[in-house]
Amino acid sequence: MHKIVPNISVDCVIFGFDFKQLNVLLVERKLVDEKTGEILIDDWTLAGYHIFDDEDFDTAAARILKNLSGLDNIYLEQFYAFGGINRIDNPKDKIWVQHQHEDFSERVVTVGYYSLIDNTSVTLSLKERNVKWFPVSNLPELGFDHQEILNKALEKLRSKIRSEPIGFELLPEKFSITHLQKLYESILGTNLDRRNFRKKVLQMKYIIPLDEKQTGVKHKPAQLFLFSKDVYERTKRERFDFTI
Amino acid sequence: MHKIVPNISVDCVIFGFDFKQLNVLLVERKLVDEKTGEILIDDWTLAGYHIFDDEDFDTAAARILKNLSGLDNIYLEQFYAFGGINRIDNPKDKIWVQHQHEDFSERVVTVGYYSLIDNTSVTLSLKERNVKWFPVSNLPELGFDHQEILNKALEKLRSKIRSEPIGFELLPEKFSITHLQKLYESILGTNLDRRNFRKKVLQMKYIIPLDEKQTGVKHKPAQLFLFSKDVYERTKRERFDFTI
DNA sequence: TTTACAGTGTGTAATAAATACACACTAACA
DNA sequence: TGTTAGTGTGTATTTATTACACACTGTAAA
Repeated sequence: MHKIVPNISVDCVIFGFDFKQLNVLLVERKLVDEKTGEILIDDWTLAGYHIFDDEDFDTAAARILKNLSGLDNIYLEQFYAFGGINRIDNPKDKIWVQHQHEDFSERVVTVGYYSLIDNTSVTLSLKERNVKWFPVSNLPELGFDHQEILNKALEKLRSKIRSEPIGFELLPEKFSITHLQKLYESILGTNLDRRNFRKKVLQMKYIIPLDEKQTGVKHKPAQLFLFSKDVYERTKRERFDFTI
Repeated sequence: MHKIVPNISVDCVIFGFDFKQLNVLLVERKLVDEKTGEILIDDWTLAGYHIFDDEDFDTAAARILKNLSGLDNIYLEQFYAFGGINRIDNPKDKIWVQHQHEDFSERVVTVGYYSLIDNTSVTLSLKERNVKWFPVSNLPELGFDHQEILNKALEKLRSKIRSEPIGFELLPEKFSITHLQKLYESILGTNLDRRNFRKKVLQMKYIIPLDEKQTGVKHKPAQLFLFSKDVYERTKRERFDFTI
């Protein structure tokens, strides 16, 4: 059986995109006093858990993601480790940890991962805990230091997406240029010119036009495209700049 | 007294620049069998140590750096955490850990920091261990997984220096444009055109020309410049791109 | 005092990329 | 058949990037 490493955990910032905004998947942390019925805690946290003694960080992150979403083979990127000595000093956090029958005398450090998934194609396998997507622009109260972790994840994602083609992980396999543009706009928090964006994107050889159009929309359907990781890998040596 | 956290450490990749190449500070790991005189281990490692239970990662990294170099207030950036389950599985590593009277039954995870210092102005406070600068292009054999850690540090440094003005941390306060160019060339592994580099750099308002020249050189002395973090912070909102 | 040396400092033309901007088209639906 | 919502397209201007060669200056050695 796996043995838990008591002072090391992994937390996953799970980003999703629904063609409108960037979202984060959060887990509800609710605790009601059994006698009085008083609500002791009611807030949200990132998905996270201790690592096992026989797994490395990447494996732990993949496990946590799989447990929550049922998904395998998802883009995961380690972005920062958090080791503040007062990480769980908040009274609510102490109550929660105690209730989980865990030891909070020792500081727990956590390694942060963000993952990118297309949240239009995911049905959450809700288990005993309540799990929900929230737009990053409108988050609920977060437990532990998870707001700080989320902020850092966003910062790193913003920086990474400017120089590497990871945005496609948030889109379905076939997407329109407008989808891609919306994605960049919501991650970077900017507005981009549609014609200039198209011009830039269409000269990237690894964004491959399909003979296929959107369906189910009540307006002129857009042409669909594919991202070819393969072509990207082959051509990136020549020159790469994803600055937008 | 500080209590050591047995399964968590911090390793520092200390980069320095001597106007010619990028260097890394390494610590010799030498162990001789007292009876036979046989050399059991003779290689090099990064500077690293366990964290204490009352310090966070940043503090631990600063402490390690201070112990080794005597320097305070040095640029330090956390770049990655390493948690492979076989991190110290190599026989040499086991012998070493055992000799240090530490426990190697448990996996030790480490948080990597890189620091940037001007190695022309540092005299190393050699203590009981041998400490030496090595050019990154010509490294000795490294213990543990420190080659992997160093590679990652370099990769992150290369990426970061393209978008943030951290290179100045590796130069003395007053530097010439050629120094700056050599620095970029040795970190990025490229050759840059001197005239174009000057043109680009001189239009950055936060690189401030001084009424001062190099001394002690046997050729025409170059004009010296200053990096103003202040001006940079004030103007970066307007536009920033350090791509070279 | 002259010369060799090593590295500094400078300009321009050509190409490529970024920006700003407006209108006609198409499918779906009422 | 008209309305709606979003698609698809081109050009001129400005800005950045690239490629490239020669005269100058201070030091040191002859």
